[in-house]
Amino acid sequence: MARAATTADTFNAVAEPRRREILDALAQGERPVNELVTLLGLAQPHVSRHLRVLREVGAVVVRDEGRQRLYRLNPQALKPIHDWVASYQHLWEERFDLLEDVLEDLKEEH
Amino acid sequence: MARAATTADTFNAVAEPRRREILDALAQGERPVNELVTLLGLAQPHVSRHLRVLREVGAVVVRDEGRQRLYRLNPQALKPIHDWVASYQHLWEERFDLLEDVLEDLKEEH
DNA sequence: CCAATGCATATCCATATGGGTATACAATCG
DNA sequence: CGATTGTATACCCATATGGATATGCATTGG
Repeated sequence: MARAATTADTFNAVAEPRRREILDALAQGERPVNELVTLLGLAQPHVSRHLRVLREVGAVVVRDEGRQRLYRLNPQALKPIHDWVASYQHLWEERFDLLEDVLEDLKEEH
Repeated sequence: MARAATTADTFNAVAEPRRREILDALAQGERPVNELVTLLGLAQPHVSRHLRVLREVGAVVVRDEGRQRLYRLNPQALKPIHDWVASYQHLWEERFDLLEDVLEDLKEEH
């Protein structure tokens, strides 16, 4: 078995830096493919394929507008990732918690 | 060029579900490889290799204890992921913000 | 109606993957 | 010291990748 498909889930889709760039660009608002091509400095077919991956995991949605295709971000798709990392957040912030505890103890001693 | 190495960064390392399982297990505390093997139901060599990937991106640290190797989580490594998704959080929560605005407007009208 | 524009898809290629299995190495036990 | 336990590494394989490039298709403009 090879590595899981990039379209397997948002985690895989977003592991690719270019795709994160695309999402970052779309965070500003809806954009046609051509604009993303210019922004990323990638060949158009590549951008189209990255967009396809993002579409398949639901991270973006398309809308036809004449001969253009406008892509829009679907932020909800990122929520699972957020939920997962968020459960670790207290761990890397623990030091501050510990510091607070120490300060609390010091206060009580006086 | 093929897909980026899983050891390229934490995003890639964590795209693999088994590796997320490993991190989840380590969130409970330090564990020897064998324990992870049992927990994940994977072959030992696979677990060792997943651990290696996680080590290379700094998501875990090892400590030798006799003939065991105790792995420990390094939560800091997940911060970049958190920071990235967090910047999108307001977007999927926007609906609530909008709702609040509407409610605010209604209040002011009365 | 034909040309041009905007995208998507199809190939070709080198590469890294994750699973399977065998094996090497280190530490401990008797 | 030899056997056992706990891990890491070495291979073999099928698969999907991302980049490159060519091409197909639809919409619009002259």
